[in-house]
Amino acid sequence: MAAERYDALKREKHWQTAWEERGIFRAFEDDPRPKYYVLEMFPYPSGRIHMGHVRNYTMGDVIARYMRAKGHNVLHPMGWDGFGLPAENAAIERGGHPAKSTYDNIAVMRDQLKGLGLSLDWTREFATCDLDYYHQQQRLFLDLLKAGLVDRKTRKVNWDPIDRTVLANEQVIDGRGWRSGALVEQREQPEWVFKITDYAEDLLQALGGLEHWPEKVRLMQANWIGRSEGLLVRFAIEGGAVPKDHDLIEVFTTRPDTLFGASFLAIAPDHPLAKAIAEENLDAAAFIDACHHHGTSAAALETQEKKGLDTGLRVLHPLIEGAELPVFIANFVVMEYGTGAIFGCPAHDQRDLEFARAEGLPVIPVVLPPGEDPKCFTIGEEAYTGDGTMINSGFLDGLTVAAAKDAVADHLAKTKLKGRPVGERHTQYRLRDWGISRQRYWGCPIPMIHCSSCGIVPVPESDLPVKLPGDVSFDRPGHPLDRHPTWKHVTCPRCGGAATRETDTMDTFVDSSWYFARFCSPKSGEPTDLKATGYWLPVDQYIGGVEHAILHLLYARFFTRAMLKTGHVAIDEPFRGLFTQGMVTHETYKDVHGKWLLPEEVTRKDGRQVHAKTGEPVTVGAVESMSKSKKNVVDPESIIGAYGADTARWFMLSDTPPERDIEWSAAGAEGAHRFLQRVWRLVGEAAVKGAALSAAKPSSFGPEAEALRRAAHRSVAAVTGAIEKLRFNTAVAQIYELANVLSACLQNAEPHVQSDTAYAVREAAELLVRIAAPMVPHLAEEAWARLGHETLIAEEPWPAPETALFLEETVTIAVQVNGKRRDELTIARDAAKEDIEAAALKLDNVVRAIGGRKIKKVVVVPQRIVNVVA
RNA sequence: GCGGACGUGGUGGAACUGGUAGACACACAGGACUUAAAAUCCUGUGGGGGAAACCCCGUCCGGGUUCGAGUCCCGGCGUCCGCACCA
Repeated sequence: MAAERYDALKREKHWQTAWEERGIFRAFEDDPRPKYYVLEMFPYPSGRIHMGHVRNYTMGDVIARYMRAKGHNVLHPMGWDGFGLPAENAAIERGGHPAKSTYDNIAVMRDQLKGLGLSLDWTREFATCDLDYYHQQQRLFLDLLKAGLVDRKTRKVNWDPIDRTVLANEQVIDGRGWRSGALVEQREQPEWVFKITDYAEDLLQALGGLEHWPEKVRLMQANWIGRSEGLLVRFAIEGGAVPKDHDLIEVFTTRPDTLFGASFLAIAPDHPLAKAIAEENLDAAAFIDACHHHGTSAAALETQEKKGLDTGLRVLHPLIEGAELPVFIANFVVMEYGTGAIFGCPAHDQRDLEFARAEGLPVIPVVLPPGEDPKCFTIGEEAYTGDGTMINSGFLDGLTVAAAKDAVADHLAKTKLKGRPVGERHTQYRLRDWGISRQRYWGCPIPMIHCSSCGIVPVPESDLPVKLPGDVSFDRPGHPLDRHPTWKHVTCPRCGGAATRETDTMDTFVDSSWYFARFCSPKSGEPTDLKATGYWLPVDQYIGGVEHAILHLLYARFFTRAMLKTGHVAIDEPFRGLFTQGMVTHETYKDVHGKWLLPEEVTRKDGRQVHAKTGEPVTVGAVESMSKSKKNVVDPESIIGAYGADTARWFMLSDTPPERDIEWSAAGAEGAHRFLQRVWRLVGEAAVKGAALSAAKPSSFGPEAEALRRAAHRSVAAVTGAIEKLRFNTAVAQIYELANVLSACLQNAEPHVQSDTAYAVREAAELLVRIAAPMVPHLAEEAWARLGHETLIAEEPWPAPETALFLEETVTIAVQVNGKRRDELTIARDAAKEDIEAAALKLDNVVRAIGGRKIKKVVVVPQRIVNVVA
């Protein structure tokens, strides 16, 4: 049979046009079907799509197409995370304007995505850098401001004195600016923050309700929020030269039970008290300065020795009459957590112990581990952090750790210091407020105005949008908005006097914190349309990289709550279902000179990898995530150009579970393509050998036809279940199996025979095409047409398996002797236990294995197994 | 250090709530078709023994529960991920 090859390149374009002309992926709210919102994390317009996008968007598309076939009204939109640093850096390095490069990139990537045949509603497309989008975002900002969710806080930032700009942490390399190489200074700078900490408890608690999120992500978020319960303790400063306005030190502790073992207090170098001391005390000033100059990288902190400076101040021990504790400034105490001050109990905290040993401070054990003798228990190099019984602790002696915590809290709550309780129960969170200020041009301007007489005032809503000026230059250091000749100069909306605009723009995480809501009504004159969001939200299935497990998802959860509070949505959790897919990896290659090589520069010769041009040997390195620096990248466009989009899609879904990293290989891509060609041939054969489209279903089927039908319907059921669970790799395997069965059947079939087999062949081919359609939609359309249909498969309902076929009359079960499989038995599926047992014991292999021993017991699990214990 | 996940052939991976381990694919080998190649199709493929029937071993290692463990429990080892002087 002259089977022509399927010309993916030509036909894919054709079907994409057909879908577009029919507008079948457009979503409308007035639809009686149940809604389903599938969303993949939208891309940053970097210029070209990469394999990670292909994987992400293919998965989302399978779900979208499947749910559509299942009778849902599906919303599947796409847009662009348009603002951000790379576009601005490109403008600085190569000239041009971020807006131009961004929109150029979007145009290219839109075409590339369209080439993948994704079932997207492109009429809803927008970019976050569109004036309309950031206009609405400025309105949201003002509403959040009114609702008390915006604050101004002083933050330490990385300041590059040469580029005169603030650097992100990842732009600081070894303490120097990534571009200028200048030593980065820590600067305190007022910044705009969103008060995410107001929702710390809610964001933590609500994680429990996110059943369709990966446990891993919920855990990461919980750890990030970092709730811990403890006690706030106020120590009165008594001895030493006490600076003005500092007569007590507040400390947060989770171990109030160890208070009797305290031997010092330590405050952070950035603690206000430390600063006050430094003004008088040169040693303290020098010490603090040294702390600032020590690297803040994780590695530097890791190896840093615990050092402190005795301030000479003394505080009163709140529980021991007359006892005093020295106050140190210590390098291991951070200002960012708790109160920036601790009390040190060396016996039961490793850090405190190391510090105490270095400073020669007493180490008094107060918790006795179970089974230890209080008379000889001492602390060596390791602090004891476990549970036990209180000792050396006055009224706490004999209590458990938990009881002692309560006893101290109760006691100190009643003790007063300057009219306030000495101890207060307190819940501390690691989560900090979300700083959204960026000293950058290419972002959403923060709509505020600084007036010398009125202070900071919001831009009136009627004056919005605050539009980014187009005429800016990037050829000089500094902030383009700040040095623009006219842009920032305005009149104060309150007093009419001269004032200046806020030149900070918003963190791009703000842009991505509500885009999913904007997709519901992308053209609305309001940020959101309550009717539209009420219909579509929450997102039923959100898919993206695990690298966004914490920040993006936490910010979006917060922002949704903020939008609820300000009346812009009616829900608090934006994403009902979340799936985090793995990365795309590839082997790495180096040539004889140790230079990285692109996969396309490497070829196989005599079973070895060699350089395609020179023939020189190539070193094959580790399989790693695709990255430009290691050159182990494959451009999706080259794959689509060579094999078509369906091949790339099929590969991405095959073999590897979607949450794991997938290794791209040329051989695998060829394999995927071969299979699609095979499906095309099978369908061609089935169109000839199978029954006519109009053929009636025979009233009965012979064994061969019955077996094919059973296999086909089993595959339908299995693929349905697999897609529902997002286990695309097993869905693919099921489709392979059905193709194998159909293929074997076609070998024996005669052309144009109107028989039960012919009917089963057509049915199996059609089912094969229909269940493969969400994954390889173009090929499926082509095959559907080849089978004589005039409809679009994209508009066909999902097939329902005939489950009655699964109930075979006989079943085959394994027969074990002493737990080892010895034979198998085919028997009526409803056979009685006794009959199964009798039949099993007659099997030759079973008799031999028993070897004349006495049968102690026979376990019979009908339809599953027989185990003879002898 | 804390928290979590994982460990199955040469490779990616299947195996639902404990019930025939290795589905399906990749790779490899042999064969058919062909003047030849490509493409396609067929066969084989965890290790060992055997002509075969079949037997022994086998899911990181060591124990345990059970008629039966890749799956459950305890103890190790290894790999990966997240967080980290968090008081």
